[in-house]
Amino acid sequence: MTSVLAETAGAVGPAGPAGPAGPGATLDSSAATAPGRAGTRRRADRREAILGTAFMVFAREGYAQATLDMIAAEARVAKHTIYNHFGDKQALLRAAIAAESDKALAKNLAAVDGLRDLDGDVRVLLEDVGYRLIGCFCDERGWALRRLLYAEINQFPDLLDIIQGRAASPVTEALADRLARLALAGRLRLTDPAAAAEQLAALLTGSLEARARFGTRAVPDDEKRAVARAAVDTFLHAFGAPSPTDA
Amino acid sequence: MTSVLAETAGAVGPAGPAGPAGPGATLDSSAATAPGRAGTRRRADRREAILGTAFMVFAREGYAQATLDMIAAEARVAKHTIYNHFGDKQALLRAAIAAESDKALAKNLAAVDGLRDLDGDVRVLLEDVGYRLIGCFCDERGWALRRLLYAEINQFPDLLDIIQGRAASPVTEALADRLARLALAGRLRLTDPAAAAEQLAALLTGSLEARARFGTRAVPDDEKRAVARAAVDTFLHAFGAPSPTDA
DNA sequence: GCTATAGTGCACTGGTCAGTGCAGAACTGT
DNA sequence: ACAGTTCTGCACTGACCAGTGCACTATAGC
Repeated sequence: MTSVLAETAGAVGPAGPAGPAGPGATLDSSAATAPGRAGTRRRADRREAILGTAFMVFAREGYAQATLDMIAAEARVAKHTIYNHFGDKQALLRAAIAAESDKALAKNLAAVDGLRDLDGDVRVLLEDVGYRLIGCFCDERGWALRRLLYAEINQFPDLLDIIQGRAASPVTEALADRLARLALAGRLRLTDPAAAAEQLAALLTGSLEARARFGTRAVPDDEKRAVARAAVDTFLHAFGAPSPTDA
Repeated sequence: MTSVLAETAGAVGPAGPAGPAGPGATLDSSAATAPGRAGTRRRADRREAILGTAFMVFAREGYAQATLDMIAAEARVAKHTIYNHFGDKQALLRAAIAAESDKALAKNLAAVDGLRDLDGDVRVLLEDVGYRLIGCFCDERGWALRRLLYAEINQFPDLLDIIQGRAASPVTEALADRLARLALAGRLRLTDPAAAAEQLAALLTGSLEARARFGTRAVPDDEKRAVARAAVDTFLHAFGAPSPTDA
């Protein structure tokens, strides 16, 4: 875990004509370290802008359809600069996916960390974490990452190694850790925390593919809450400790 | 396109480069039915061969990378014939996905139909159906279909309409129907069959994406059985009727 | 046999795009 | 101000590919 938590907030936006629900985030992030004049970004800033833009373009167009001219134009960068930084198109794809996976993992782990305090109603606790995990899963960039992985895993099998340790597995493990603590505190009844975490994750995200139509539909907030509630309800039927307030 | 169940298995697919496809009797089902006009058997056979091959090539290479020369060569057919049947590359993709979705749906519905007889232990019944559904999900062509949908849903949003009614939804509905029958017979305790079916499906398939590494790893049979068992176990904790043999 | 339909093989057009070369502009630290 | 690095704009090559045109062959129905 080197720079997982070091990334800054979304400094990159497509600003394309086909933006579905893009907020007004243009590329003029500026104001980071540069003085008033635009276009005085340092090398690292450019690199990050290229990575973010490349990821969005790759996800939107697909690897083969995405052109480096597109990415360069959208990142407000010369095509040469991309080659200067990454060498070729394939390396750019790998770097973009690695960077985005790091961000996604950080978001997911932050959500699971909501289970850190062991006080309060377990049901409320789990529903809250579940809702936040669903939020990560339904994020536009979350869908984009998953779409890109599905699409290119055949052409680039080494993407598996790249996301190894950055994907769902560490999240499930962290969740299992938290569930184990809850069980130790007598608030859950389970013998295999990993299996329980896997099933909770499945209950939370399993129906989202259909609900979100493969990421083309934004799942409304109350629907996310309902899914989280139903998932936790079923989960507690199986793993809840028989407490006084148990139904 | 209501002939979902009319397409039986294994009608398509010259697997290797040295396939047995000859000029004369390629995939001759030799049905003497001849509905409407006779003599169109040959054309229909070629059409189906093209569809099956095109689906595999699209899934393997991705839409943009797949070339019609590739498909034509692998289907043992002239490129012109493809254009003659489908017009252009996009139409071929749509037709291939529609045909494959029909087959996948038929397989899934057949699996759910295992719940038709209401006798026997509910746990055994559900585990069996679950195992078969997992088998459909982990099928090579199942992964290929999902991969292709994820990959191209942005370029061809109308694919959603094409798989509408051929995808997971009808399967979940059929499963809900069966669960409702079981509940009515007092063998399950549930108020919302659709929600219960959705959760059962989620428990069954939710962990498979990670286990199968996005379809690049074959999940061994005992692992499938274990997932089905765990899923049904949790499901019955939430929705099982308090029967004499209930734990 | 004859004819229409369907399929084949080849060559070709027009467009796209990864990657490169070059010359000059802009920014870096000193 | 200066030297070195980085970025930019433009033009270009070489390769690949969807889709077409044409001459020809194979099949099925009469």
